[in-house]
Amino acid sequence: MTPMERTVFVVDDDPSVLRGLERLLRSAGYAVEAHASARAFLERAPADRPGCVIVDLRMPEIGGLDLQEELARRGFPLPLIFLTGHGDVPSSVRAMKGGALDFLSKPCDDTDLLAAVERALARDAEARAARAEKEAVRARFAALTPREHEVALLVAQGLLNKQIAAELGAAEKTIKVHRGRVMEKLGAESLADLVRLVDRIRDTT
Amino acid sequence: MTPMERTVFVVDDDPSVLRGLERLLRSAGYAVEAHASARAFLERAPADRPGCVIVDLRMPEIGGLDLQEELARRGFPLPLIFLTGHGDVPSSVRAMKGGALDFLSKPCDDTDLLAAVERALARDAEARAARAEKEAVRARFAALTPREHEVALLVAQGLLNKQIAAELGAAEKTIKVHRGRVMEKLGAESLADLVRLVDRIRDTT
DNA sequence: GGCTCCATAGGACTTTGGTCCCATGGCGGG
DNA sequence: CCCGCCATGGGACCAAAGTCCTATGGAGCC
Repeated sequence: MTPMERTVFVVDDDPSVLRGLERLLRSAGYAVEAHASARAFLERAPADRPGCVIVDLRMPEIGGLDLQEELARRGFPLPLIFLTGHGDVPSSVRAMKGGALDFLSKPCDDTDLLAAVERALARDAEARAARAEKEAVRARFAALTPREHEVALLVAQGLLNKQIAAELGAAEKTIKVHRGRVMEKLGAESLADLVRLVDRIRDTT
Repeated sequence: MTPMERTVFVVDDDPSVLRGLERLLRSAGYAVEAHASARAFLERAPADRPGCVIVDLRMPEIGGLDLQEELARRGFPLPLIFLTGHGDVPSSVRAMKGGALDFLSKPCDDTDLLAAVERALARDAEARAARAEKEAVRARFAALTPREHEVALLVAQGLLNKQIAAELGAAEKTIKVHRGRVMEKLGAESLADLVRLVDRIRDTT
């Protein structure tokens, strides 16, 4: 939530490009973390700092597209901006299909690059907010006991207490107790709230 | 809802390409509608038939990207597949950013094209189903009287009947009547149902 | 062996929600 | 001018949900 410094990760095997980008980005006020290879980047797992990644398409060993795939596999959330000297159409299409934010060709206008970075950071902030929100809901659900969890789901399905009782083989009274605790623990003030909370974790899980 | 025949619209200024594509697609079992220019395609507004569009990038007057923009402006929903002989990276990126489903280069493998068409049709079917669902909900809401509509929103916000009554300056009894009719007209069997229905129109509007 | 947490549940109410029947008054159309 | 729809609401209930207080029995923990 605190606006922890936004970091632009740069991955390029060409040292001069790397330094140039770093200089440009720093002078634009961003924190920069430069890596000379995808492997180096992957190893220093960028934890979960807010930011984005600028990645070269062609690199020895692990190329930009491979990196993109690997990051997707790991559930790594930062937006990717591809930057390449000899980009071809199929690569750019593959990158964009893979969710890349942009695909720029070197040499590229500093303004374009910085604009892309801003868009990427904005997208990251959005995605981050959405994730945080879902995580908060998830945390509240974690406070439920197994039974309460079951009851929460059935309540959100619109079942009556007596139906839930039948379903779970318990007395209606017991369901009322669980239900009351569910509302309390989830901080739901109304059934409408509960339904929305339940739906929100279901979408994510 | 009925699987009205899915149509592949082809827009290309090169007659031989146009004929070739038409033949290929027909032999693959698709209904095809070929147009020699973006303008021709736009004029015979393809109503709302299910399908997808294959469009050439470079065409005189209105190019593929222009067409994409115009279609977006009109809220035209079919997925676009770009097909081009001399595609460049910036164009492909722009197309993909604009929501294109794919961007293929001529000459391209028939298999690749047909696969892209299948994906496009699948995406269209999905989007179509989502739209139909939302439209159905919207239609049910249209059956509500103004007062019922207000009540529906407030109920979905989790307000008690008495709170709604205060809000609207009516007796609780009256709210109960409206509320009952709302549930009936919307076909909601429980408050949970109602909340979900209301949320669904709110997302769309 | 207490302690806490969980699940269970009864008793005794109160508050809400929902349903029937009935009634009034305005408004727009035939 | 009468009919239908809309909004309004009273009376009488019934059903469902929520709230206190109380209590039991098992599981896991220090």
